[in-house]
Amino acid sequence: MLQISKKVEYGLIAIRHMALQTGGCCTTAKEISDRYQIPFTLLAKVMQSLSRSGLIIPRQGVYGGYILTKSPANIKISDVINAIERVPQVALMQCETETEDSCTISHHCTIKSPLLKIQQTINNAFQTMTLQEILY
Amino acid sequence: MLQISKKVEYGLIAIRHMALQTGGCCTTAKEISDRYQIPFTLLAKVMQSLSRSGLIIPRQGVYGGYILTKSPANIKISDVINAIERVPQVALMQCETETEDSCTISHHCTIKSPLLKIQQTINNAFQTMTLQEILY
DNA sequence: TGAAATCGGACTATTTAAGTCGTAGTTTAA
DNA sequence: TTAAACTACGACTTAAATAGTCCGATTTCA
Repeated sequence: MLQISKKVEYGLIAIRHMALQTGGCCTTAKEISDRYQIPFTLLAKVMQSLSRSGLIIPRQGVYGGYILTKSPANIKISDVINAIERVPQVALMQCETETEDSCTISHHCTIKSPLLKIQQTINNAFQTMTLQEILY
Repeated sequence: MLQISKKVEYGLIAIRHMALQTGGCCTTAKEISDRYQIPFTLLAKVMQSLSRSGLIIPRQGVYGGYILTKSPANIKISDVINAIERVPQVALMQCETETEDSCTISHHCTIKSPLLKIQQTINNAFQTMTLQEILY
């Protein structure tokens, strides 16, 4: 529990790698998977997620790859998480991800709102920290 | 991801419930499971975990139940989490829970230590917040 | 045209979470 | 002393999420 998934981990590694690239146009998924020993097909999926969210731009064909669209300082950790994870927001309590009446104990559960404080703290941490901070 | 598990949720509810009890000696698992519609057998397991960690004391037999050993202000959220979850500390990166050489990318992985900052923030949130804060 | 790249969906396997079941042990009151 | 009302504990099942694979298609460029 409370662990970052492999996909997010791979995504962070990939974007960090791209941010450190100086010359050249594109970074390929293969390049990253080789460098960090990440399963290629899985990384490819992650890259697709990052593309869909606009963090990177894909370029197909020979000499293709991916291009980082922002500077590391402008990419929040939460951007990467949200691009990859299925649950859009960083939800701490499961209640938060469901409709009110789908929670069978919603009328009993009295710990929701207080725990939101913790969630807020975590959300804040991910939204405050940028890729810049994990470069070196 | 980054969600508190049902077990921890149930544990928090249970301890909070006990803290709010004024009279009487013991609170039974059945009482709590009825009140909050929590599966009894599962809650019983959670209570056992809480017992083993010393947060509550079990009392068997008729009129048995559990007794809270500390005041809510002296119970940290992390106490409850650690009592219930298998991973002792709130680990953010999976690397942290494994030995160095079991991580196949440890010599490539360069994002570990920076992300520890986030983990520290989360740890801190759970260690700072007490049960007192979720009573009302 | 062919090699090298992404794209996307379906698929499988593994792991974790959630919940159940059965049996044993303890205490107390009638 | 026996039945009721509890906890204790491990094995088990089920459900869901994660991790990873596979394949056919598309794009690009030499």
